[in-house]
Amino acid sequence: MLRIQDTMTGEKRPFETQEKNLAKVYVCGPTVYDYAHIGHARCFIIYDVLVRHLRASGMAVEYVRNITDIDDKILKRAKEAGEEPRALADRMTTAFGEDMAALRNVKPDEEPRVSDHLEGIYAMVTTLIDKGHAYVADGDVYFSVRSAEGYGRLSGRKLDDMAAGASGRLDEAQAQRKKDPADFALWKGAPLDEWGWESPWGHGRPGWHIECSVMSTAKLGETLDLHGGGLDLVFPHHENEIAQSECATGKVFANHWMHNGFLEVNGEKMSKSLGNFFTVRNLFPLHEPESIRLWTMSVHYRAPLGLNFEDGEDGTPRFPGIEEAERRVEYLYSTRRRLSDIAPQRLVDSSEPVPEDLGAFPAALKLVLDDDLNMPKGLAAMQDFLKAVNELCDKAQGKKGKAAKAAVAAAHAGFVALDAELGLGGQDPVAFLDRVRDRRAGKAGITPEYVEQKIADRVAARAEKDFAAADAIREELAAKGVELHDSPTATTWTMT
RNA sequence: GGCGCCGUGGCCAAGUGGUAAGGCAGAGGUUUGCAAAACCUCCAUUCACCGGUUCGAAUCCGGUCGGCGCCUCCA
Repeated sequence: MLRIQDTMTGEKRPFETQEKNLAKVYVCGPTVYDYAHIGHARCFIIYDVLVRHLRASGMAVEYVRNITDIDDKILKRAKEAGEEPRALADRMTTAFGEDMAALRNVKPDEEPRVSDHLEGIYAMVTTLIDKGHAYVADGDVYFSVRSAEGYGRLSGRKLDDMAAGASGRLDEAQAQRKKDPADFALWKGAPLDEWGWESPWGHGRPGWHIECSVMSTAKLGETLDLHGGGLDLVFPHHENEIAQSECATGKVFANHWMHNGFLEVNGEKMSKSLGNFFTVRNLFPLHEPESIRLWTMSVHYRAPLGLNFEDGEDGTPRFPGIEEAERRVEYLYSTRRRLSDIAPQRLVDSSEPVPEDLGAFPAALKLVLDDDLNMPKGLAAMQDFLKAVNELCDKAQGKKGKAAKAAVAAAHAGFVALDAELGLGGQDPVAFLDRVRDRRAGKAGITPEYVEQKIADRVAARAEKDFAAADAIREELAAKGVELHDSPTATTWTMT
């Protein structure tokens, strides 16, 4: 049984769904005005693991993650680029999907876009006006926070304690139209020649929060089992969603609120003004997406994750944390490759019990994830598992080595569980390892042909027992970062 | 001003009352023609600091110092 920290109660509590064995999960997706950054990656990997884990535990999940494709930031960017807002949003939506797929996130069952839900927005805003929770002011529509009972309970704020405009972004003209400084826009009027839609209140665009209330209700119903997003969304976004939705429907909006911690770059929040902003597309040429994936799992999802970088000698940044993660992913794939390389004739029936760390891994992984998705502990469990697989392979590779069929089957089952729960290790091992090697070789200016030639030369030298020449080649290559591995059948290479 | 988070070995990090997981780096070993990989062993009497509660605290309480986030742009 999964237990998850609930932002509303501040406690870890069992994840209980309305319908048995069906979880309705809604996660706030991106506003598509730019490429997905590393913080998005972290966030959506976390919810991906949530969904994977629920499914691996035998639960059906309806996973909805919206695309916010109407927003002032999109308009601003599009203007700057001389592009139609819709075109920019479409481009970024496509890119976002590609990036999420590269990170091995499962595709949500639904990815609703705001631009497909204007009618629903009109309907909910109208309902709120009719019920006295919203008012029209000069082409805008505002939600009256004082009319919402319990406003502020998710974020633990009291309206009277909040300093209006504390963030220094107060819009004077807009403030004039509001009855209370904390009221927020459901609909924002816009000049007729500006990007917008014709609402019952005139030309304009929806306010920021209304789209999630409308789309989650449209796709999953009035009450969600779980609603998730980044910590920064607790206030005001989710607080306002609750107010809107509950005032409109009279039902509890979400039974469980989950929020992930932020990404910090060299100890500070990532932002463009600080020059520490990285999109995943910046990182993919440097590292395998799956390395980034594992890296994000090295810290508990609610804690801040630190991305540290330093400038490399060639001018491109280096990320020691992701480099370390990549070594671990390489270990994972080389272990998987070793397992599949065990020759069939070495497999034997055996009455020996399957080693504990092999057979118990899927259950151990499930157990740690059940406890508030403890992924760092999951990785520790993975480490024990991989070690056990390597021991199995060591035994199978020795002279007259054998491997028990049951143990090998358990190892394969472990890899299946690892991919199902964490989305790790599911790619083709050889292709993955070659890609990592060739990327590094390319960066070092080394071609595979060059290395293959040197290996051939060395094989010839070794055949003649000219070990001095063989060692000279090894050293020559090692100086360039090429590491040779001799096996009984062949010599392979990796890049350090 | 209000709300909240964090401080664990050289680095990253789990652990929220019962005597410090895991990873990286480092040292030694098995193995290897030599290597690498893999595996084994070692590597925090101690959890920012001070005081308190308790049979027992990294974990609870109070205080101090240090770092960070949110308060209608934000995953």
